[in-house]
Order: sequence, then structure tokens, then C-alpha cells
Amino acid sequence: MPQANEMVAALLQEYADLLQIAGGDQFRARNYERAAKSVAGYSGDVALLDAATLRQIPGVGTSIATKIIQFQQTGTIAALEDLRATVPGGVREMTRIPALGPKRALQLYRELGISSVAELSAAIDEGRLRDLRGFGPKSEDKLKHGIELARSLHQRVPLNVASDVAERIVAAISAVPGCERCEHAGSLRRFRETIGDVDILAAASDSGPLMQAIIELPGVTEVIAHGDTKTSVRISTGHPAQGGGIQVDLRVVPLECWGAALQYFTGSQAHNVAIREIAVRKKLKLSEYGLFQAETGDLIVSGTEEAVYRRLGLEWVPPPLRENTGEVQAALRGDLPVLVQVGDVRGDLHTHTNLTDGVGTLGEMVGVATARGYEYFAVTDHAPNLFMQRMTLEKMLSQRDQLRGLEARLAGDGDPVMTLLHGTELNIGADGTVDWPAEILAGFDVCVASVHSHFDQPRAEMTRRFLRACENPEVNIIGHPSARRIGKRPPVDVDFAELFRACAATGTALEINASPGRLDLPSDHIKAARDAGVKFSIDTDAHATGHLDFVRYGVGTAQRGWLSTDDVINTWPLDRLREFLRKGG
DNA sequence: GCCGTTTTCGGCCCGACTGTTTTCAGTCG
Repeated sequence: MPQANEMVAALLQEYADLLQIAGGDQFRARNYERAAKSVAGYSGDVALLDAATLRQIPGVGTSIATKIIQFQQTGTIAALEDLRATVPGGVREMTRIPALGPKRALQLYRELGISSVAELSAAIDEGRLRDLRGFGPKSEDKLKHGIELARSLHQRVPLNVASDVAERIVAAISAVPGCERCEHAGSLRRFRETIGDVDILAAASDSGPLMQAIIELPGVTEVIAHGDTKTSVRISTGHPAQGGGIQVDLRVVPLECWGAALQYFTGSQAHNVAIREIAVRKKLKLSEYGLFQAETGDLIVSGTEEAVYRRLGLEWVPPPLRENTGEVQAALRGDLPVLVQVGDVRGDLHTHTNLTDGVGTLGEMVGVATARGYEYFAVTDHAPNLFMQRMTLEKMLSQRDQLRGLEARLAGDGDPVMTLLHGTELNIGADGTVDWPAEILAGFDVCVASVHSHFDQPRAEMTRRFLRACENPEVNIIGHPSARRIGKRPPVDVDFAELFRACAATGTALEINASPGRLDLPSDHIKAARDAGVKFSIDTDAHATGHLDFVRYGVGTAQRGWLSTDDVINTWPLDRLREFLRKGG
């Protein structure tokens, strides 16, 4: 996402939060929130747009367009500055505490002058909340616990960690007698890059045994809520980095409601609000129990998601698109993209072996790739300029011989089972040059080039660096383009619009790195890149055989960017891929 | 503040769970 979009989105979100705390019209607040999300997901650079164009963004009208123009000119929004003066930032921070929303945060501020999490913590210890209307001993405990959680534990977890938890729970709940169906929903089903809590949906006529089963699961550290049809627990992830565990919500509905319930629990909230508004306009009512006639309350449909969408006049919307950033309008027009699927991927174009920093041998990596049924597979170990990997020309050439021999053995007497491509992951130096002279590079089937150092270059220098790599006739794919590590390292400061233009012009693909710690190119840039004519390669960057399975997270990320197979070079047949890899040369 | 397949004004999604409230408000998703 362009840098300005990110800043504007953050300011609009802050404005929405502060409006909500300050009270008044909550629909205004909700609209600012919607505008914030739309701006974040918008493919153009809002720093460059005039008011008329800004108003094309869903949720942006006259007033917000004016505020964005003001941001362009002054770098800030006056109305937001005013609001900040009314509601201290610390009060906004306080609403991050579970069970403390805008109303009670404001009450704490108004009646006790509490304006930070630290002050709240102290006030609880001093017993100052005791006389406050609406605050009893349970609230006190909850807030205290919530502060602890917010401080140390409650972080979003990577996609693969949440996936593992979900699979474990779905298996356990499915095994409970009486469970007729069980699947994960929520942001995990939408393939968001990190997951706040895991939503599990089950169908059963008697919810009791399922409600009981989840609180008895191994690893449950806390029961947050426990009702007839909904239970929330905190459960350990089994990954040491997420010591606090993750919240899991289990919801049980009758099997007849499955479609409506799955639709509801998949979200996003903004998407659901948008389609429920469509229902209301048609004199219908949509809830997790089904689509009903508003007046009579008669059930119309509820069995499948497809039926619910169809009755509302929409195509079924694939979960990764459900963010209310244009997919509802596209579904109404019958104009949704045919998204790339995991089964469309014919091969991985970025993998490592133990020749450099992988842990699998060439034979092991190729073996697992064969088992996946790939048509082609590239081995792309690091090149010499990443000195710690100790790569040499001799090692590289010897690997190539080994790879050719392996391929011949795979083929036996007949046609090759899988074509092996010999590649490399080059290092894009600070000046944009890469390892090895051109004549050596020409010997590779595929060259990935990535930034591994000098992450802090200023934008102009960083952009020149990327452009030079794209213009290199031997470079086919820019690896993990933003170089971010989710939750650990921010993206580099590159002019993405410039980069996209260069990629499209030179026939250089951008990688969608499927490693759950990267997911890079991030999905909010993908649509903009596609609109600029860029092609993509969904790669795992596998450093072990087990990592080849991460391709599903890469495909999910590509889906969030609205990509079809035509956009993704490693879904293409080998001859079309080879044509692309020649870069027109 | 936005928006239009009844609308340029009058709407704006819906339900579960919790705590403290004797009938419901706040929070969450």
C-alpha cells in the first residue's frame, strides 16, 4: 500500500475511535472506520488524488475527501487534532483492554480522570473503581486480568500457528458424538496475514456436549465465556513464541442453519454489514440463523452460503475477498474474479537446500515436490554475495550436475515426471547489482533476486536499487519484495508504484512469498501491482521439506489480492513459463 | 458522514454473553 494510504488510514481510524469514545453519532464513527479500511486497501496513491477521484473510494464522500486533501497539504487533519484535545490518547489505548469499550473508558475518564492504562491499573489497586456505577467486583477482576493480557500475551499470531490450532480443535470437536459438521471460519478462513482469535463453527442438535468438550481440551488455560451455544477459551498454541496462547470461539448451530452461520462467522464484519444492508433493502433479515422475511419472520434460506448470497442477488463471494472493499459491488454485478487455487500451482520457483541455509538435501526437497504432484520445481540456493552462505561457483555447478542427474532418474525411460529447474536466489546489493557475471547467470533456468541487507536506505535510493534489479535481463522474480518480517521488521521504503511499473515493463515477476512470517508481497499491494500489469510467482522460499506446504498461505494471500491464474506465472504450463523467463530476450 | 432496485432525506446489521441493572447496557464479533 502506498505510504500515504497507510498514514491516512491510520488517521481516519484514530478519528473513528475517538468519535466512538466521545459519543455522539455512532454512524459517523462507523463510516470513518469504513473509509479507513477502504483507503488502506485502495490501489492508487491517495497522496496524488484530487477530491473527485477520492470520492470514488467506498466510504469517502465530500467531508472525508476534504480531510484527505488537507492531509496532502498540511500532513495532518485539523478536526482530528481538535478531537485529540478532547479525548486523551491514553483513553483510546484503554479501549484495547478486553471488556473495556468506549463507553466505560469515557466513564472512567470523566468520573475518575483516568487517562492511561497505567492510571487505570493504579486506580484498581487503590479500590477507586468500587463506587463507580456499573463497575462491580467482577469488572475489577476482568479489567485487571485484561491489562495483564494486553501487556504481555494478547498478540496476533501467524497464519500457520492459528491454522494448526484450528485443525487440532476441528478434529477434536468433530469427534464428539452428535457433532454433524465442524469447520473454522473467521479471519483464518479469509487468510488474513495474522490471526487475533480462531473461530470454530459446529453443527449439532444438542450443543451441550460440544460446549463441554472444548473447555476440556488439553492446553485450555482459561474459559472466557461459557453459554448454551457459544464458548470462548484461551488455549496454548504449542508454539513457544506465543506463550499466552490464543482465544478460540466455538459456536454451535443446528445443521439447517449451516450456510447462514458459516457466512456470518467468516466475516469480515464490514462485509457482513454491507450484505445485511442489502437484505434490509429487500425487506429481508439476515442473521446467523438464516435469511428471513423481515415482516413475517418466515425462513427463506439458510442451508448453504451459496443459497444465501444467491437469494440476495449476489454471486458467492470467496472468503479472502470479504472485506467490503469492492467485492460486494462486484458480486452484485456478477463480476468477481475467478481466483487462483492451490491446485492451480504447477511448481515452486523459490526453494533452498542444505547446500546453503536449508535443512533438506536436494533429493529430499525434490522427493517431496514430486509427491505434491508438481510439474516443475526450481531449486534456488543463495548466491556468493550473501557471504555467510559460503556459496561458490564450483558448488553451484556441482549442484546443477546433481540436479540434472536426479531429473534423468525421475524420468526413467519415459517422459519426465517433473521438470527440475536450476535457479538461484541472488542478493540485490545496495546499488542494485547482483551476484555473478551475466554469462554465469545465463546458465540458470530461473533467477530470483532479493534484498537481504541495507533495509534502511532512503526511498529514492531504495527505488533505484529495485529498478536496477528489474532491468537486469537475467532477473526473473523479485523475492519477498517488501523484505518485511511480520511483527519483526518493517517493510523497506520503496516507491511501489515505480516498482510495479518497472516490473510490468521489463517482464519481471513479483514474488508472493508464502512463508507465514513474510507473506510478501503483502496482499494490500497485490491488487495495485496487478492493475499495473505485474505478474506474480507464488513461492514458499522453503528451507525444509515441510515448508513446501506453506504454498496455501501464499495462494490465500494472492486471493486476497484478487489474482487469477493468468496473473501467476507458476500456474502456467512449462512452455509458457519458459517464455516468460526469457524476458523477451 | 455516506448513500440510493422504494430514498438527495432518513436511514444506517444482528445476536450471544456478562455483570449488576430488578429490566438492561455494554462489549464483542
